[in-house]
Amino acid sequence: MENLPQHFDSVFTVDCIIFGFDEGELKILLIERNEEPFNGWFALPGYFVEKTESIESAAERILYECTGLKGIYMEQFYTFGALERHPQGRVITVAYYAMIRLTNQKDLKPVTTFARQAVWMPVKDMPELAFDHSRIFRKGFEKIRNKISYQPIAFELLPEKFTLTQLQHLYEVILNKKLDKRNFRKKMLAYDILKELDEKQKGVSYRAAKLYKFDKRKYAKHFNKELTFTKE
Amino acid sequence: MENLPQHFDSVFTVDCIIFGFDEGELKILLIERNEEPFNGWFALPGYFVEKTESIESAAERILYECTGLKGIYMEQFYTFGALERHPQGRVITVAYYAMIRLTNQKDLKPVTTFARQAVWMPVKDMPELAFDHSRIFRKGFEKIRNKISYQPIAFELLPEKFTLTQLQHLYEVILNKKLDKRNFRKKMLAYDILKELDEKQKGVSYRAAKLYKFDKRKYAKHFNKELTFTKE
DNA sequence: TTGCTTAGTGTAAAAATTACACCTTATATT
DNA sequence: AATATAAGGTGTAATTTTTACACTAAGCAA
Repeated sequence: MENLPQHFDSVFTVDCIIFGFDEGELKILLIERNEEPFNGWFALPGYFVEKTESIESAAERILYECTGLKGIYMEQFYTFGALERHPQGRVITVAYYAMIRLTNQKDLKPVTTFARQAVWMPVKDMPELAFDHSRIFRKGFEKIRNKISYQPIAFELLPEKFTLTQLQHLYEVILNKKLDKRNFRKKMLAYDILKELDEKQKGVSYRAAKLYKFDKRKYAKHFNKELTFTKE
Repeated sequence: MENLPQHFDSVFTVDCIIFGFDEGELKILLIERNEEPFNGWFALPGYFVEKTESIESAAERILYECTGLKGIYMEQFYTFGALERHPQGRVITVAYYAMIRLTNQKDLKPVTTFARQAVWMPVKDMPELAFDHSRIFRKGFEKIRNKISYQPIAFELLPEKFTLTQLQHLYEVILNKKLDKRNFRKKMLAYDILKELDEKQKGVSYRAAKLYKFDKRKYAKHFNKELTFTKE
């Protein structure tokens, strides 16, 4: 049997959009590039995929190298391959996104030289990014905004225990619109995927709200899925 | 400025799921392979992407080479890159789908040697396909089934003029369930994207039904989109 | 005690979805 | 011409889902 035709080989990469929610703001992870082209520009965490790894594991490895974050499950959403997206030739990139809980993951340490640093950037302050990463980001953001309207996937962004008001704020930030408090609660509780705890919010100077937890088992029942982020 | 790091190069391909609707059946285009591996097996139309073309244009070119069909707009839906999907090494494939009108496109002539022939295969008779193409097909089919439930995208499959019953049959075949005639019509007409013609079905041995046309302009208004298949 | 701030709650109207059955019309058959 | 056949075409009531909307309760701070 012949070998694969090597002359077709193309350069390809993965790029990751990692969402976080902190201080009431939606943020994403960016790296400051330390390589030409676009040296010094902000970019999505991403790099070249090796020949010997699957795309998924490449995404996980590269995210770790860029930021020090480990074991983040990401969902693929689109593959970009326009001729002009890289100044030195056609580079195909497979884009992933994930939502993560920021608690204890705020300190980012790149384990590589191609990223000078990694930062949490509020979505509302996003600068122009290297390559076509701004476009990739817009497409990914649209995707989760769309997805969240028919599937409650946002729990990954909150601390383990959260109040309904926190959850509502998160939705409002992602959907970019105000929601009605009573209707939001009614709907959310109707999903029956939250577990009400015997515990209250602490350290607030007003009436403390009940805390809730996301209940994976109930979620799986309702949506016929194991996890918030679905495997292929 | 340095060049792109060539040692990362990967082999990659596109594969296409082309849906057609004929004789009340949903069909897809398959080719019979004329190359190792999987010589003689059925496979999705697909081949290697050149270094100098975008993925989209590669998809269009390759579909033409496999089948003789030209100018089909396809929508990308997923990229597969598991290590074991090709026996000779990691091959990444970007998968696309499209729905096309079968009228006058039933004769397929491959313009290449890697496909022995192209055929319209009823979805219900699908054989096991080469590589992981069966899995790719299942994922693509699920995608359109899902999409059609919230966006009327199936008109591309019908002849230009069609009856509501034909449209309903198509929906039933894709969704794999019976629909209520009155409710289906009510909903379809409520979308306000069909144009009722002053013309009736011909050559039937029973009462002829009114013919309708898909109205692109109205569709664009309602869904804020130019076409049935959406550009990125 | 009072004031401040957020928590928490219900109901009515409107809209969308579902369930359901019969008469009409064109053709083919006798 | 009459009849049989087969699909076309239509409306309404019940149910469910979604929306709009405002006040009292609780906890903390001064």
